[in-house]
Amino acid sequence: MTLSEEDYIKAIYHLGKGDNTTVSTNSVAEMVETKPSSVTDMVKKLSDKGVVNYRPYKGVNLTEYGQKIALTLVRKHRLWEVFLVEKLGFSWDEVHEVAEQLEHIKSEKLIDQLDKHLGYPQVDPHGDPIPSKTGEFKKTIKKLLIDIPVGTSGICVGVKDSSPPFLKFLDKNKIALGDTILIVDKEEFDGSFNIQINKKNIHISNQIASNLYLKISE
Amino acid sequence: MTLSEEDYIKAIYHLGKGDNTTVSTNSVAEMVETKPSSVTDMVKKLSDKGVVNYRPYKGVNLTEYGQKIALTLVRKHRLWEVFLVEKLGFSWDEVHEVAEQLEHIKSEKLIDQLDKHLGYPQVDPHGDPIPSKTGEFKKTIKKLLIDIPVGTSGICVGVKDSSPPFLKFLDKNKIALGDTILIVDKEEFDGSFNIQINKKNIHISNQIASNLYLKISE
DNA sequence: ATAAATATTTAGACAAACCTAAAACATTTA
DNA sequence: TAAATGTTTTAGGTTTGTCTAAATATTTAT
Repeated sequence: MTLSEEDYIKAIYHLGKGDNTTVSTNSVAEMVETKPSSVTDMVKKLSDKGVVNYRPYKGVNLTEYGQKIALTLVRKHRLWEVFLVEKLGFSWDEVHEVAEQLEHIKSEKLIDQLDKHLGYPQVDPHGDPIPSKTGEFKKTIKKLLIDIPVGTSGICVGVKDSSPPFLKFLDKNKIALGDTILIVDKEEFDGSFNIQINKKNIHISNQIASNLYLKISE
Repeated sequence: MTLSEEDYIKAIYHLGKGDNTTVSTNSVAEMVETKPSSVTDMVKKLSDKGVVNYRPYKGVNLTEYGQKIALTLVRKHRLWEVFLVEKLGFSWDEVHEVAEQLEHIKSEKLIDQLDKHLGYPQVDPHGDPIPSKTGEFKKTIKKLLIDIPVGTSGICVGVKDSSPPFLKFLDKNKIALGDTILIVDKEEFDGSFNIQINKKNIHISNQIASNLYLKISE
């Protein structure tokens, strides 16, 4: 697969949600930042190669084979993201662009060894799951902390309230996007929570818990 | 710079030895595995961009600007080689192909952080020097162990005698290509050496020392 | 149901990087 | 020093991935 082909495959994969829905020419064009006519060309080529199912005017989705390729790309992308954050000290929001380039490197051994070097991580710094070598992975969902049962853990991926006081609170308590948070327990009386973050336990109010989004495995 | 352009720049750099000698169209063609006519095309383009000096029928070499680009590519290539060997357990001879891809990744931060992560290495697994961010590096030379003064260290890069008994000896003593060897001292009496390799001292005969090539910094 | 709006495809062109074959130049050899 | 040989360039063509403009299909709204 060429670099371009891989970009189209990834776009069709992501637009097709988890369920490989058929997607429109226009949406693909927007995602790969090109014109619809270019998408038509490419999609025909990918169809000839057995990577996508394409019906003119009706849309495209991935074949089994195409899905396998997409999952390999996603796996590579997310492993590199973990590497950049954990080993090279990149922050949460700097990794995408570089991972976008690294995911195209071709070497099975490289990815296997990288996976091992990183300790076989299950999720990337955005809380998204990393497919295994054979393409399996757990789906994840985004939930407010308040709706997550005690005992589960997730990755902090966003806030509902983005007012300065709230952000300042998070900063003071060293809660940052990308952090892993474990729900230790919930106080029935006032709806407050004990959570563990960076190996430290802290106590947060119901109010705070209602404004923090975590990503958890289903 | 595109991927192709970078490949040509590297070829012109390597063919020009250390001293940026003018090189022939044919030699570049051979190095980048293409036809001479393609080289002419590309070299004209690079000349327009101020990367090379080109005189038809006379050859090409790099401009100051071109040399800077070449050194950055060499730096990236060699840092990635160190990474592959030290962190991912690749062997000496597996790294080139992958590094050839990785060297094209564009991100200054990535290279800076990688350099730091690796502990600012001076040489790659083949004993070749890694240019600093500003393009400086020490020249290295290949010498028989027997000709190297006591106290210096180098990287094992080859053998003069490649007969099975000799290779078996190296294997038994865990001397492999890519290993760093320090010349601890030399016995005047029989011309034998004490060397340190992988933090262990071993004793080798004059005979052995005459057949091992090391790369050392000048 | 049909016209208008929108989405998609086709046709024809372009740039990058390559190729082959032929012409131009340079070097060697006789 | 002229012919032979080898190297380099030119001319013209190909492929990949892109584009614009025009044509066609589909969807939406009246």
